[in-house]
Amino acid sequence: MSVKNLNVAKLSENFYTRGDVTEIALELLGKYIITNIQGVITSGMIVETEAYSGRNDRACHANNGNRTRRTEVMFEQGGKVYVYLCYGIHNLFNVTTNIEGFADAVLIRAVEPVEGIEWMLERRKMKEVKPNLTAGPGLLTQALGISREHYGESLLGKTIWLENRNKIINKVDVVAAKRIGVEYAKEDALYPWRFFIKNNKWVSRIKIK
DNA sequence: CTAACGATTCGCT
DNA sequence: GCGAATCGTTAGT
Repeated sequence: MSVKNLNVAKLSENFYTRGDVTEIALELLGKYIITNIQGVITSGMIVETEAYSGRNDRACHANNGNRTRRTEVMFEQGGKVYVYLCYGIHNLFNVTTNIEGFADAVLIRAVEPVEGIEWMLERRKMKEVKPNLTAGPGLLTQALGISREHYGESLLGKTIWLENRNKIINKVDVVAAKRIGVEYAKEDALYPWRFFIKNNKWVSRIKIK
């Protein structure tokens, strides 16, 4: 048995194929995302997520069977990478969940930098470590080197994956709030499906309107 | 083919 | 706090 890996486990298929996307979004807090982009390894601890349901959720791109080239991957079995371009500028990273035909996903909104911080600084063209390195959905993808090239890849592979490193997040330190920037979803925008770690400085700064 | 619109971020005030 | 940036996706002609 490898001692070094005793407390580290890549999240497996049965983590992603479960049916309760809000529960998964909550459980992803404190998990780690690791990328190996052409041999460059960077990682971060997830501190903010949002759940999107393929059924009865007008905020979800794949809502109620809206199957298009962009949303196709969400209809596959969970455990895949869904990256899309937002506002013509930013790549947003989601992990797909649920079984084939059920198009659920979790948007990763913020991570706390862990490994490869020098590479993250370079990718973000920054000189010092501060929250806008990775505290936002369009920022962490830059820092971790994730883009639409990775659309559809398996999270069980060797490029992008998640790990459980036995970090415990106490439920009392988690906040559930409504999701950001989805007002077009009408009443569905009010669901408390955004989860973040209370008082964590790596949670995204949200725009006040 | 055309046009409207983002699951956001940054710089300037 | 406010508005610009910027382009793929989508739905409609």
